Amino acid sequence: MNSEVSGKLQVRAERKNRKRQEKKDQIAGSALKALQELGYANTSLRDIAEKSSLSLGMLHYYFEDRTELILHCVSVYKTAFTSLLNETVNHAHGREAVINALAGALATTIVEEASTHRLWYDLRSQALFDSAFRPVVEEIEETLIDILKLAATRADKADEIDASLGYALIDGVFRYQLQNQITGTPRDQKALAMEMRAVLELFL
Amino acid sequence: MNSEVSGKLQVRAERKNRKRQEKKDQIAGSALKALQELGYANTSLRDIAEKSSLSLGMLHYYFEDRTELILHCVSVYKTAFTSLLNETVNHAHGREAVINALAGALATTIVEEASTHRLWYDLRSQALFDSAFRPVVEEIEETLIDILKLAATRADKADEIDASLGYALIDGVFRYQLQNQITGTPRDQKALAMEMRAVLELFL
DNA sequence: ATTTAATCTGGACGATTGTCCAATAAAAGT
DNA sequence: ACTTTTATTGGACAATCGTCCAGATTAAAT
Repeated sequence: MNSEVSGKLQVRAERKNRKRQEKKDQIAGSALKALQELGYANTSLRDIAEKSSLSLGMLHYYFEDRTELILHCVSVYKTAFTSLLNETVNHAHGREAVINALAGALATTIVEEASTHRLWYDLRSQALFDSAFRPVVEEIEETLIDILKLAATRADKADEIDASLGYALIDGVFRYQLQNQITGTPRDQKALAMEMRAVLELFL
Repeated sequence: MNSEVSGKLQVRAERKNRKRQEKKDQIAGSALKALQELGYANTSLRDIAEKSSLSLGMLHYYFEDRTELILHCVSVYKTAFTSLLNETVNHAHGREAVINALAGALATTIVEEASTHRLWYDLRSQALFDSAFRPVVEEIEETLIDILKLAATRADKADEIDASLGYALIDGVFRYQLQNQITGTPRDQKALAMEMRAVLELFL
């Protein structure tokens, strides 16, 4: 009986935590929109509260401080982006298909979610100064490197590849494309995909 | 005689401007040190003033506002870095030498001037949000692309290269190396140079 | 030597920041 | 129905921010 009671309490506590966690995710999702627009340096908690129709106190109720909130935002970004890439790679068979699918997905996300990615680059730069951001940045990059390894496997690549180096190269091009998309002359998805395909063929 | 007088005045005004310009450069050089440590988002004018032993009013006397000061800092960075690379490339003859010299110089500057470069990446990310930073970022990247073209020429590269794409790839690796140097396990100059050499051989 | 201009100081200013809390409303548990 | 816990509000708070300026100091010009 004692175990039944403690079991009830446990279930209750878990449900409470899950609810709270979902609310945190939802808030982070809203906050993401404000951060995407203004960037890390110029987004205050009031900006986030306004653009999310939340009170300032709410943010503090769910998040210890500004840093924790922003870190949670990065996690939300990570989940969405890496699972997109993972599915893309997992649904392609053979070298040609993997390269095309990956290049296509990267090009599409540049066109459609440009301002989400620019926030990623902003926060990744922050991590160079603030160690609080480093674990989450490292985790995301490790996941991306793993995806690249997976891509190599599914592309029937025989010998091992230097996935870290590959990530660095691809990221360089991805970022440059993103920058041109935002600050320069935007190109259509097809052109971006073609360029990315050429880069991917160096590795896969 | 009238022209003599106006000539004198002109000389005087020019000397004044030159002096002021030199002072601005000197201040920007000091400010660079503060910015390198704390990053764009977390460096206040007071931080800069303290670390440079300057009064707050001085900064305002020479620079309209915070943005102008920081932009001037980027210019100082640009001059130093691009002229280093330019000389490096210009003193090398033939493909092997150009690749070795460039890879070596990039690796050395990562080891020795890591925190200067991380500020560059910080401000370049800022440019994705704040258009005030875009012209100077664009100018620097154009210069770097030109240096890559020059390197191709001096490496006796027959056919034209896509220097923009090459820049993106090299930058990706350079940034990744820098990040590992700062937030991960630092490597020695030789290891960095070797990796960079492999990347450069893809293009030159 | 005197006037004019440039340089520099130290601090004031209003605005904005992150953080926190007392009070209220809503939900959950009994 | 009542109590307890959770959620939410709106604003207070001290700290910090960029900007600006009156006045002192120094250099330049006459």
